[in-house]
Amino acid sequence: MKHLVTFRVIDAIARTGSIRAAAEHLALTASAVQRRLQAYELELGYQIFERFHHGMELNPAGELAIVHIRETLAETNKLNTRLADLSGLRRGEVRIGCSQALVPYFLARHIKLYQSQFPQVTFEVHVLEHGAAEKALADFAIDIALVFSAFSTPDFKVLMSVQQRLAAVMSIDHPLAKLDTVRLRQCYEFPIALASTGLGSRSMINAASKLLTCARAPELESNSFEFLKTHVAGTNSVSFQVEIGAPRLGEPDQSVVARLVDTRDVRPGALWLGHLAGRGLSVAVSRFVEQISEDLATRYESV
Amino acid sequence: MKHLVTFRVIDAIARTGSIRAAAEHLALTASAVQRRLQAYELELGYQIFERFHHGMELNPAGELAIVHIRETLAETNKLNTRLADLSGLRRGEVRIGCSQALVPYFLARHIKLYQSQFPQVTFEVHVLEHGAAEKALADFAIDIALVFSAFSTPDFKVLMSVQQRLAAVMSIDHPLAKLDTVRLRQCYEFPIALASTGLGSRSMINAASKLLTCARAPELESNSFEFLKTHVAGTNSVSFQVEIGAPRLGEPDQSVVARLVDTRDVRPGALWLGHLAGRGLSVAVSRFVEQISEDLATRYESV
DNA sequence: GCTTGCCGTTGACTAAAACGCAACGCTGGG
DNA sequence: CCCAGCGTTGCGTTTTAGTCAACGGCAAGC
Repeated sequence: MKHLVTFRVIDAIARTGSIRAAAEHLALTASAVQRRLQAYELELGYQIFERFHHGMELNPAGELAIVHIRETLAETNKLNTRLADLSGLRRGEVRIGCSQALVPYFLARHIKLYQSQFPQVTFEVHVLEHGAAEKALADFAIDIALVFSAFSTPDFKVLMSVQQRLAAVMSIDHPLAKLDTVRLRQCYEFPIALASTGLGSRSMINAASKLLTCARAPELESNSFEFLKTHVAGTNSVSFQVEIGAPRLGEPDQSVVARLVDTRDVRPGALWLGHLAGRGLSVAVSRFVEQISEDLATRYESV
Repeated sequence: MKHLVTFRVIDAIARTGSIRAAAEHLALTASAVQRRLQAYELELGYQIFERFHHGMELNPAGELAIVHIRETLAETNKLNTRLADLSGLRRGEVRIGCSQALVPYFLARHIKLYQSQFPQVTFEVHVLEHGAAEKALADFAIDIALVFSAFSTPDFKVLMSVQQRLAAVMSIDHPLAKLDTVRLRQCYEFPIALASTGLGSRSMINAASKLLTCARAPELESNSFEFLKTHVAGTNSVSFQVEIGAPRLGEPDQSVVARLVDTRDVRPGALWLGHLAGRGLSVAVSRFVEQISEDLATRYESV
C-alpha cells in the first residue's frame, strides 16, 4: 500500500527505537526513513519523537500518533480480509499472543485444523506472558491473546475464560503413571522439575506449596517446557504443566504422560481469551476465535 | 495530509458520483483523479466503482472500502484535535445533524456558549430528519445526531433522550396567549398552520388528531418553521412546534409566544441524541455533548 | 438522424517528490 | 583519544504525480 509507507516507517522507528535500525528493517536508507518522518512531523505540526544520542523515543504527542498509525494499519488489513472474504476465498492473517504452554498441543492442533479449511489464512504466534501480551495487544502487534493471567486494565475485552487444573508430567513407566489422578504429596516423593517463575504452572504450584509441609525447592528449574519434558522422560523426576499444555491425558506423547493433580491440593487456575476492547476482529480472526472457543467450552469448565 | 489525498479523492468521487465533478470539487484535473482511483484499485486488487455512462457508483467491494476510507479520514481529524488538546488550546470541529426545530433557539444558544469558551472549535450544522441523519452518521459526514425519531438500527448509540411536549405558537396578542397551557380543542377554534409531514411536531399532531373530533386539515402547511412563525405573528392562526423549538416559554420572541399543549391531548414525543456505535468521539465533540446533555437533563424529563 | 454534451480513459510531456550515496556533527564507551 | 553509532543534510538520479489534449462511447435534444 503506497499511502501507508510513511506509517510503516514510523511504526518501525517506534518499534526499533532508531532510524537506522528501522531503515535496515524496511530495506531502505537511513536518509529516506528520516525524511519520511520529518515530512510527517511537519505535516502534523508536532514532533513525534524525542531525539537522543542513543536513538529515538516517542514523546507524548507521538504516543497519541502511534496509536492512530497502528490502528490505521490494522484497519487496512481488516479491509483486505473483508474484501477477500467477499470475493469467495477466505484470506487473512491471525496474530496470536499466548502462553508457552498453549503452543505444542493446543495451538498446533487448532492452527492445523483451521488451515486445512482455509489455507490462505496465515498465522503469527508470539509466546508472551502476563503484561507482554497486553502490551502487544495495545500495540496492535497481535489480534488476540490467550494467557493465564487475568487482564489488569479495562482496555481489554474477555471473550471467554475456562478453568485449568494442574497436571503432573512424568515418564511413561513412572510409578505415579499408574494412578488416575495424583496428590501433590505423592509427587514430592520424587525429584521435582519446575517451570520458571512467571509461567502459569509455576504460579499454581507456588500458591499450593505454601500449604504443603513437604514442599521444597525444585531440583531443576527451566523456562522451557520442552526441556522439562525430555528431562522427566529420562529420569524419575516429576514436572508440572497446566492441563491444556500437558501431553493429552491418556494419550502418551512418546515417552511422557500427564496425570491431573487432585483439586484439593492445587486449585484450578484460569485461562483467558481476550482482545482489545473497542477493536473489531477481522473475519479470519473471529472465525478462529469461534473455533477455539468451542473447543475450550466443551473440554473445560468455564469460570 | 499528503498520504490521504487518495482517500479524499475517492470520497469525493463517491459523494459526487462522477470523476469530473470530484475533480472540480478538488481543484484537480479529471485525469489526475482518475489515475489516483485507478492506482488505488490496482493496489487493492479490486474494482471499487462500477462505471456507467452517467458516472460512477460504488460496487459491493466499494461499499466496504468507502467505510474504511471515511473512518480513516475521521480518525485523522480526531488525532489532530487530540494533539491540539494536548498542546493546550482546544481546537477541533463539531459536526451536528439535527432536526430543524433545534436550530433557531437550542443549537444557536449552545454553539454561542461553547464558542465563547473555545473559539478555535468550528461547527457544522446539517438540518436532517429521520433516516438522513442516520445515513450521515454512517457516512461519517456528522459526528452526532439530535433528532426526534428513534434510531432504527443498532449501529447507533443513544447518548441520551428526553421527553418533548408539544407547544402551540401564536401571536403575542392572541386570545390563547393569556392561558398557561392550552387544550388542542381550543387551538382548533382558530385557523391552523402546520409543519409538513415528516417533521417532528407534525407527527405528534397527526397522532393526536386521530382522537380529536374537531380535527381538520390545516389552513396552511409549510416545511419552514420560520415562515410559520411570521405567519402566525400577523394573523390569528395557531401553529405548533416541539417544545424545544418553540420560542422560549414566557419570553416572547418579538411578536410570537408559545404555550404548552395539555398532555392529555398530545402525548410527549422524544428527542434522541446519538452517535455511531463503536466510534469514539473527539475531545471537542464529547465536550459539546456534555454541555447539551446537561442542559437537556435539567430542562426536560428523561425518557 | 445527426449533433451536442458529458462521461471515463489514455498518451505525451513536465514539474515535483522520493531515494541512494556520501559526508558532517555529535556523544558515550572502551 | 578514538571509534562506533546516532540523526541529519546536499546532491544527482530515478520514480511518481500532475496538466493538457485527444479519443471513443452513450443519451438526450433539436
